[in-house]
Amino acid sequence: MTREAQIPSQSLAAMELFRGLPPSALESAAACARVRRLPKDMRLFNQGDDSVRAHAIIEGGVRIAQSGSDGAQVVIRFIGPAEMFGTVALFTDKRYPADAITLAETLEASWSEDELLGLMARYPQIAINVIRIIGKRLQEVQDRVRELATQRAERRVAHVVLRLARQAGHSTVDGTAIEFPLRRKDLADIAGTTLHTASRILTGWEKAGLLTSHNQQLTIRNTSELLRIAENAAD
Amino acid sequence: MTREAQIPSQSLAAMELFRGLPPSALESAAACARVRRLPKDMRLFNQGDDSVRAHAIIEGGVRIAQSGSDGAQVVIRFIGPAEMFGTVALFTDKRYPADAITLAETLEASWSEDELLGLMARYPQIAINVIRIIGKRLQEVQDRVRELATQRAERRVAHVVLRLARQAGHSTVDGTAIEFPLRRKDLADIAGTTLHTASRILTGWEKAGLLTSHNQQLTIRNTSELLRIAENAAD
DNA sequence: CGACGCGTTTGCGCTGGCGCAAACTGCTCC
DNA sequence: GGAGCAGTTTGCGCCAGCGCAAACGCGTCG
Repeated sequence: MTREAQIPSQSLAAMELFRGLPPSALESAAACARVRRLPKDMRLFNQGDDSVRAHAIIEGGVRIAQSGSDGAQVVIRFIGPAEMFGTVALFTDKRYPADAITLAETLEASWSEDELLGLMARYPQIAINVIRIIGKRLQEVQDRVRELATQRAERRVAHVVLRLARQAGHSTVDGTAIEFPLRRKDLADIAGTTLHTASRILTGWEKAGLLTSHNQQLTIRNTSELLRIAENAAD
Repeated sequence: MTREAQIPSQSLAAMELFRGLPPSALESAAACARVRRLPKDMRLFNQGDDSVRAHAIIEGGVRIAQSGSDGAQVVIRFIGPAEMFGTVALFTDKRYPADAITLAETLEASWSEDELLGLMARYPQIAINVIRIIGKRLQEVQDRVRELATQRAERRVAHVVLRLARQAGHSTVDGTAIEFPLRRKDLADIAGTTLHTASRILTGWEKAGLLTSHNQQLTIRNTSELLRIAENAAD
């Protein structure tokens, strides 16, 4: 496990974190990146850990989950290819605010604090990119707050499914398939409901032909109807 | 109204946005700031507006609220003295993601996009500060997501009240008073419940002597008991 | 191939708190 | 000082969805 891999300089170009940078910058970043191939279900870090590196996904994905002082847990988000994560901690209290666990076999790159700050000093655009990425996530999380506060469980689950499809969807003959394995529990934790309610809702949709679900593999067959459920203000 | 005011160079020093900067930087920032004194209940900007400046509060406060495509509304946060807001939009789609309305008479400073970017170019620490501030808010919003998803209304309201006390609390003989006027509706919108439920809970606490509430002015008398309500995992 | 275990489905009862509606309080402005 | 209004309190009925519990696939491993 966690064996080192070769540096994929140009796969960094796809990442929003390095957008707008000259090739030389990408090479510098690639040169000091630590790249690892990780097995499924591996914990990259735990909430409260204080080592802190900046991470990014090249292939595969991770689940970012947060738990409170009581045991309660929510999934903050899923990170897919070309997305960064764990970076905010560098600038606040140097402690990861959540757990990160691989959803499948994953290729991950990471940088130490010194390396990232060095890169940012040489290429200030990276700092701007971080602000943009974090800002976008802030808005997304705020949208989730509004949804949790004002919408019914079914609408929230619809939003979650559509958001995941947009983020990690993959077109197939049957419809839009979501790349990584998704348990009902994950869906529930991200939509802010219980495993049971999520299961009932999904089963309902499956019977109505809106989507299929087999072996933690979701495929959306009728996006527009799901959209209607997600957006319909009535009910 | 909205008359110009004198530049308060050293009041910028208290702001996290300008932390770690040399006095010359503060003077530059003060020099290009637009400072205005605003009446109560004035809208600084609306969700979707695309002018976009970076704002900060010197005295007073604003309520940042977001509404969805349906009419539903939540209060994102209250901004008090020395806090910045509306800055993220500069780096994303140049549109304010929410409304901002003054809670009381307020002294506000703001910078145009060019001015802020210019300051950031000369003093990169400002960019780092922005990342730290936004990162902290991201964590706070994520905490709210967890609370909304897993906790009962009473615990959430307790958290909100304590958070506000920490953010804008002011010690008096009677206890900790919250500076700006707080309607039950605001409390409800921030805690993700209804005006009615929030009212019932507050009235209950007032009867139990945990706090007093008069004329939208909250004073906390028994912080530790509120903390117990907020943290107690049971129930 | 049978047993174990993880994830899922489904039934049933209970309740927190939402929705509606009406009365009340205390400023503010004429 | 009294009319009007913004904000608040309170009663009552109802239902979404949580909690508990049990059964059911389906893949995995000895």
